[in-house]
Amino acid sequence: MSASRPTAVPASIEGSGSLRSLVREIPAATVARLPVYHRVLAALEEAGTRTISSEALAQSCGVSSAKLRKDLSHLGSYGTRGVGYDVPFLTYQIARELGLTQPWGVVIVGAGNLGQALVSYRGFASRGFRVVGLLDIHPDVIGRQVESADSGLQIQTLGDLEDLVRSGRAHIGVIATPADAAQDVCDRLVAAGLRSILNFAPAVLSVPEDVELRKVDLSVELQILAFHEQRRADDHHPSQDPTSLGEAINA
Amino acid sequence: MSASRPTAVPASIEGSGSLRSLVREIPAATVARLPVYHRVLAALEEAGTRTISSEALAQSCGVSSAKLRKDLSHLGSYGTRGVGYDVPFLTYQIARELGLTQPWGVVIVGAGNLGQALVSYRGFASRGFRVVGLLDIHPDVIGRQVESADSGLQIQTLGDLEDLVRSGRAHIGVIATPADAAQDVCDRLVAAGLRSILNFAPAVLSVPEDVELRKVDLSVELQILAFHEQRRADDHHPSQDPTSLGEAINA
DNA sequence: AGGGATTTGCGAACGAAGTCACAAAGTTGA
DNA sequence: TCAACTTTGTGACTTCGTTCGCAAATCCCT
Repeated sequence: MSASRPTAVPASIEGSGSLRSLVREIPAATVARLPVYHRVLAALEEAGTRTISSEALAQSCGVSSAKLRKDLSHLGSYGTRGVGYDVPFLTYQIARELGLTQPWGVVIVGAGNLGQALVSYRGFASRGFRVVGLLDIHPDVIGRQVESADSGLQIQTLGDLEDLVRSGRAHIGVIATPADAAQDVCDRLVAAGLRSILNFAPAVLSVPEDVELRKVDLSVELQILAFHEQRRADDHHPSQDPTSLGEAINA
Repeated sequence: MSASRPTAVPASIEGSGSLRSLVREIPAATVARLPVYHRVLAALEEAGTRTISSEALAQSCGVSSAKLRKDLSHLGSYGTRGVGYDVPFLTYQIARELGLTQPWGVVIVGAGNLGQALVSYRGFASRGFRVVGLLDIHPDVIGRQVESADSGLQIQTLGDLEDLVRSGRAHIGVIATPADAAQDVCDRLVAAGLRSILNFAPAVLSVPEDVELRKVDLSVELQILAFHEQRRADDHHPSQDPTSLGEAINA
């Protein structure tokens, strides 16, 4: 494990000067799985496991071992043939890649049921995330104290957003408002300077292309489940309902 | 669209007799977008829009028009060339495909902050989903009343699960417990007969292959955002930190 | 009725992600 | 030291998903 990197690395080593040009691009699908690998590895490390094979780790992560190895190969050659991966070392490498070696401040907008549940969510603070603000516009909730995972937290006005971002305390914005307020809030988060946003509102949001927007949509997930649940029902009790039969045939 | 289907379709047309063999398979990626299309269309219908082009609808849904048209083409030829799509008709077709024309009962396990927030979540009940049970094992919360989106709801014991499923009231299970309880709860949901499960716990769960398991993982989403946030930081202030530089080069 | 303007449906080309399978690199034990 | 065994890293292939581009269908205007 020294000069053995035949991987596709951009030609110039000191070329454009930026580290980015040197660091290989990691496929989005891989990035989405790294957090799971990290979580499982951290638990293994906690339990005192020193070494693990791709096969065993893959099992614990619910993926195939080939996929796991290919994913890890995008980060570098961190395994040892015939042995497997060093658990603490790999855990650290993934943490570093994900940016978990430094703490990130999260500001949550919307102090309704969801917003408050998020604040008190364990595992939020667990991996280096800290809620640095819970904002709302509703005047009569401003100032109310909310139980946080670490300390407590007081609901602030949305006007405090700019300060949180400019002072470098907030890095990630979370939208936990009703759908109709989501785009406005999103625009304010972007205007305040945030470039990473997580949206819980059931709304399609648009952002400038340099902003990373992700969404968590409960009702979408339920509807996907409903789709499969219905298909199962159709399979087991094929409906003779003329509507669906007719439409399925002629269309 | 009658004999013009070069797609991979099981050989037998009247083969197994099931409608399923006739109904085209819908790609998973398409299914995942249908709920968004449906939501936007429902809003358009509400607003009185009669007809819409793929271009305009795609814009509102945040996808490309080509993707939208291909997605819709998997359901059938529901558009009119030179005109666009009939909003109420298309809304209904998607609703039917997703199984939203019938109500689905949802049972939530775990009455902590998240579980309770889910119960009172608007938009839960909005698209034909109804929370029919909120279960927990913790003895001192059993019986407590919780504000629901529609009526109220009393926290029940996990033991009431089997009854909810067998009586046909519950179709979808939601896991809102801490990570360490998730697999046990999941096993009980499956044993009780549920085949559609949504997991909010930060844990990798394993289920029989005929069970549809989906997950919503807040900390994974945050970590993906952190990854991008960090890359941005690297790009703008290329670190000369010997640690990361050294590891990036030799590994 | 006919020509020009729209807009769908979809084949074909492309690209991203996942799987397979095996050489290379390492370990272990005699 | 060497042979048998283990396990990674990765090229080749397959599958899935997206984009492109255009013929076919429909509308609208004259």
